[in-house]
Amino acid sequence: MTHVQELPSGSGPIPASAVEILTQDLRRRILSGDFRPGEFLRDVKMCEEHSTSRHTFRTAALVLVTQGLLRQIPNRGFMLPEFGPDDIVDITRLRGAIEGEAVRMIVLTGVIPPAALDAVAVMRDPARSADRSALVTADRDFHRAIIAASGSARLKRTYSGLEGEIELLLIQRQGFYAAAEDMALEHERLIDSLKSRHYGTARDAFQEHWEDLQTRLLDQR
Amino acid sequence: MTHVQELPSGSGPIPASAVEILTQDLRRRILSGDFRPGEFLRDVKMCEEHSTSRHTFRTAALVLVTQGLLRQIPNRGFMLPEFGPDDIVDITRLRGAIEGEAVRMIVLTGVIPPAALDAVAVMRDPARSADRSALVTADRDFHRAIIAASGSARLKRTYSGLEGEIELLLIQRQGFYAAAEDMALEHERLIDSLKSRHYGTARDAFQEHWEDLQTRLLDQR
DNA sequence: CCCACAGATATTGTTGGACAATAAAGGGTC
DNA sequence: GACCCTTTATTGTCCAACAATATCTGTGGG
Repeated sequence: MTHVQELPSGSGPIPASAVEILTQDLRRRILSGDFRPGEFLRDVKMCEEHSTSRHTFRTAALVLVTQGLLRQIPNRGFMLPEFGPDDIVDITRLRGAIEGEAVRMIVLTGVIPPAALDAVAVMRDPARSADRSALVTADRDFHRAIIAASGSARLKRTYSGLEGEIELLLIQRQGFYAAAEDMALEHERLIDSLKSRHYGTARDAFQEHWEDLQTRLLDQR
Repeated sequence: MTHVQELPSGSGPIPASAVEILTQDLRRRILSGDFRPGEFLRDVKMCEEHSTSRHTFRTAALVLVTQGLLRQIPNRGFMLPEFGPDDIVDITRLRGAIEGEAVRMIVLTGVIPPAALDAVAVMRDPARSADRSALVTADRDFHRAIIAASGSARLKRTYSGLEGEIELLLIQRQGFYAAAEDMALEHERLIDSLKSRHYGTARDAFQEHWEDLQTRLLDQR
């Protein structure tokens, strides 16, 4: 079983490199709560579990460090970050800057991204919104669609890094939404604010949305 | 000369890892125009010139990829990016979002970062502003100070990534400022706008500043 | 002439094994 | 219990190797 690298037969559109694959895998594991905050990712263990060499693990981990999903402690290894109140307001601030710019573009062009509407539909549908993880996914898809609609590669790149941190935060502090219905309602309000095609209105609505999430996260524990 | 790793005796406050050192070195080389746009960084050559192993080079290069200073072409290696008009407006857009948020914080607190004033002083001083590279540095320091004043770790992190791309752009398209005096004048205007402690005023001033730079860059060639 | 196609050559991406340096864990003494 | 020494584990780095892919070269046909 040496050097045998199975290609993703019919699934993957991109035959990505081993480092990219591992980066994605680790990302998934981290965001699914496989590790506790403050836990170290021992590389021998990781290499066994993902059957890669220590070098590839190390490289992938470093990429995740640049995205804020891991922290490197010199001579101690790679650790899952623990978020404090400062991190929460900091993340909210950057998020506001990024998503605010995307909102500005959407208002300018007047095109509401269909994927955002789809995400709201999921929140509205009791059958699909029963699963909590489906809600998290829907929320992620909504905001990702907003960013994508900006048409800016760098905005997207920056947000995708931040997105990881946001999700990790939501994982570490669960129960951020009382009910699926509230979530749907709030996001419908955001859509409406975009339809107004008035930047001030939209910006205020989104601002309130972020700050709501922030206070909810801060109130927890 | 194997495994001998000279520690920075009295200079470095942080005995950084080899990857960090190499990342910084490569960054410097890239930003000093050592490589042409589109040029590939062959790893054997790089390893010789920096006397490191191929792994460390590869890891460092990948970090630079995440910062937009290099691009990885599968099975071709790491290439210096070539910026087109799209990239210029895209960079300007993200920059506006990031720096705009920092400006908002500064206006809120009312504290003008001293480092920004220092940078303007350099532009004003004919002796120091004679050297073109000193001007570039002063401009970088000015805007870096603005970001730092926001007090947000993530804003800083994001901007430092973007900063590299901006500098590289300035390297690839030189002569963006007609004279040092114009530069000083424009930045003094920015300082004044901050002193007004009115977000709309400051935001407009900065917005104009970025857009000026954008059009100057776009007009070139 | 130049296009295509074969082999030779170079370069990348990944792996395994090795080792120094540092941190963490025992273990004994006072 | 606090301190020092030894042992162990883990990290960070290097070297050497190899498969896969890309590039170069030369040769023959149209």
